[in-house]
Order: sequence, then C-alpha cells, then structure tokens
Amino acid sequence: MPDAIICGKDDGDSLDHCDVLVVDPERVRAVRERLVPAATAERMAAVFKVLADPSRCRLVAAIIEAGELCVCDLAATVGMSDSNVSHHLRVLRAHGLVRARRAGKMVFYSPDDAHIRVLLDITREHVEHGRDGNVGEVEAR
Amino acid sequence: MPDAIICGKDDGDSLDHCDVLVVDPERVRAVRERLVPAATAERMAAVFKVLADPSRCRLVAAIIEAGELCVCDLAATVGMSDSNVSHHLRVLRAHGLVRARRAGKMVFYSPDDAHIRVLLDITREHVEHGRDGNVGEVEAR
DNA sequence: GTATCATATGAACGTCCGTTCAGACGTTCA
DNA sequence: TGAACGTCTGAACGGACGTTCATATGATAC
Repeated sequence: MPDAIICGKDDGDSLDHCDVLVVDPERVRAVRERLVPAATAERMAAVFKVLADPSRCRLVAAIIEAGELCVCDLAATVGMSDSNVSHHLRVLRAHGLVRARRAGKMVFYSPDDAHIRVLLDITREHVEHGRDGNVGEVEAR
Repeated sequence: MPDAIICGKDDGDSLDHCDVLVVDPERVRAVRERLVPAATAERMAAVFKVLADPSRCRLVAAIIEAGELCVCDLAATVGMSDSNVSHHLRVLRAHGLVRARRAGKMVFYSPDDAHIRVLLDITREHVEHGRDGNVGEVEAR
C-alpha cells in the first residue's frame, strides 16, 4: 500500500476532493518524519505476533527456564500435543527465537535471542502488578 | 482447558493408555513448577496481540513520539482512515496502552504506560540490527 | 530387514481479526 | 434549530491463524 498521502497543503480550507482533514499539519509532518517506517513496523508486529499466543509464550518461557528441552518434554511441560508443539516450534525457529539441536532421534530446543527474555520479563511484570485493564469491555468514559 | 496431565509416574515403562511420553520427567516437573502459569501467559499473549499489528504499532509509536495527538491527525500521520484508527484506538485504550482526553469535539490520545515504550524500543532494535530471520520459509536444517 | 519411537508435515475445520462502508452520536457555530 | 465537523459504532467481507487428525520422515534397537 502507498505510504499515506496528505494532499491538503497547509491550512485546509480547500476541501475539493482528495483532502485529509488535519488539525495541526505542522505537527503531523514533524511526527511523520520521526515515525518508525511502515516496513519496520511490519517486522516489529511480526515479532509481537509470534508471542501473541499463550501456547508459544509458555513454550518460549519453558525453553528459557530449562535452557534446553526436547519436543516431547516441552509438550508434557506445557500440556499440549507433540504435533501442536512442533508446529509452534517451527514458527519460533523461523523467527529466530529458538534454536534446534539434533541428538539421536530427538531434537533439543534452546533460546536463540537475548531480547526475547527481556520482552517476556517486562510483559510479565506488566500483567502481574500493572493494571492490565479490562480486556473485555471498554470504559468509554 | 485442564492444566496438562502427566500420568506416567517417573520412569515410563508402563505405557498402557493415558501416558505422556517423557524423556526426563525430573526436569519436566522442575520446569513446570517454575513455569509461568497458564493464566499469566494468556494475559501476556493478550498484550503482545495488541501490538501484533503494524497499524497499531505505528499508532502507538506516533502517540509516544508526539506526546498527544487527536484522531484525525493520527489518521493522517499513519495514513489510515479515521474509522479504522478509531477502531484500533479502542483496542489500545481497552488494554491501557493509551489514554483519551476530550477537548471540544476532538479527542486527544496520549501514552498511558511506560512499559510499552520499552517493548517497542527493544523490538525495534531487535528487528533493525538483529537478524530477524526469514519469516516466509524455515531453514529446517 | 521390520518395529518402534521422536519429530515433522499437510490438510481441514472453526474461529478470530483487520479493514471497509454506512450511519449514529456529540459538539460547536451560526 | 439546523448544518458542519470530529469521532465512534455496528455489520459484513476476506484472510490469517491455532488446533486436531492422519500420515510421513528419520533414527535407533532387535
């Protein structure tokens, strides 16, 4: 998709057709320049999406906690089927969150990125003694 | 869903029916005790899910960058429709990431949590000069 | 070789979610 | 009051995603 078009020059009194109603065009331009690029945001969202699943959160946490764990033990730890765990591990590995080491017929997984541990820690602290808010409904005020 | 059942006592030579094949039951038990609870993982995943969208990532980043911004200026900044931005802001507000302040007929949004800024910073650094990995395909090795 | 185990893969189902469109709500100004 | 504006809401469409089941691959033991 094209990268957002602002047609209104400065003060928007000419509202013929393709205009975007802007209150403070000055600030908008300033923020847009310093804003994270769309491509970067896409990759950031991709990382968050990997962790946006309770099963994968626990899997990563378990791997970090254990240092190294095979698939079946991971499945037993988090209480999932081996197949399901394998699917998730594939995603985690594809995004460089975990690493795989083969030993005989079993495969051991270990953490592959220091950043992830920090992300999990901060978020855990956030949801534990931060007011995480009512997920279900909005207090629209 | 029930919280994962491990039926095999210790050494698993009795594989009659409901057993979970475990290689190292000792370690599994140890990790399970220290592992993040399922409920906590669910809330963590919920936070990640909020950020697991490029549009919301940019919206939050823009709000942090600007300090405070109204809906239409936000829409112009990230290049989205006002309606779409409003939908996303509803989600962000419901999870306590941003706060709303009404001024006349327009509503200004500002960041509402210090943790989020850290999450964004770490993740941005991660995807920028960290090897973010090939998202599309897995190097199955 | 066959059998068994550990892991990986593919298809299929149901569900969730982001976007768009049309319209409603609330506020300001004449 | 009525119009114009900023924002919000609801329905609906299309696509992405997590789980399950069945099956395939790869490796070890007999």
